Amino acid sequence: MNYWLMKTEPSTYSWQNFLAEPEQTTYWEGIRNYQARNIIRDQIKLGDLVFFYHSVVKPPAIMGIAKVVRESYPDHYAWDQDNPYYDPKSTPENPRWFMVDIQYQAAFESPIPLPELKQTPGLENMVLLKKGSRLSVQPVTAAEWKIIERLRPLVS
DNA sequence: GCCAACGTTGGC
DNA sequence: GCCAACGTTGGC
Repeated sequence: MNYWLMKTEPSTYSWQNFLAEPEQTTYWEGIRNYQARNIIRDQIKLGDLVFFYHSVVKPPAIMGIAKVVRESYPDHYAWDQDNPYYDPKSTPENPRWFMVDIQYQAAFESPIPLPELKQTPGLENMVLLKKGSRLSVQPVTAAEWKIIERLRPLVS
């Protein structure tokens, strides 16, 4: 099993939105970056775990944990002219963008803010903390995952 | 609001 | 294939 971190701007789609979904499950549409696309398409597998991260807000923070419940399939929003994620270069015959489905797994008792992650020993090489890193779907090592998970009690 | 870092586009 | 210009991300 592998571990990931996915960023979202809560003004667009928040942890609270996620919890309110039917069966607390959502598709992760709108990835329009090739590096992130390759991870979504090729690497994320059923049962993998994901940190759900709020970006742009103050402070940015990891909110909780989700589980991958469906592996990659074409992001059909790319085919919808009226959708902000529309991309004419993606077609049903030759899809360019992909998404996965994730389901709520557990919440941290309180969000883990970015400054705390920066101060936590063992996370120095985390992709999230690398200068200039803006990958919105990124790998987390098993060691990093374990360290972060121990920072807070989980509630489910 | 600023701006550094990064990604993409398009002319050549 | 190069690279300047432009657009976006995202922390501060």
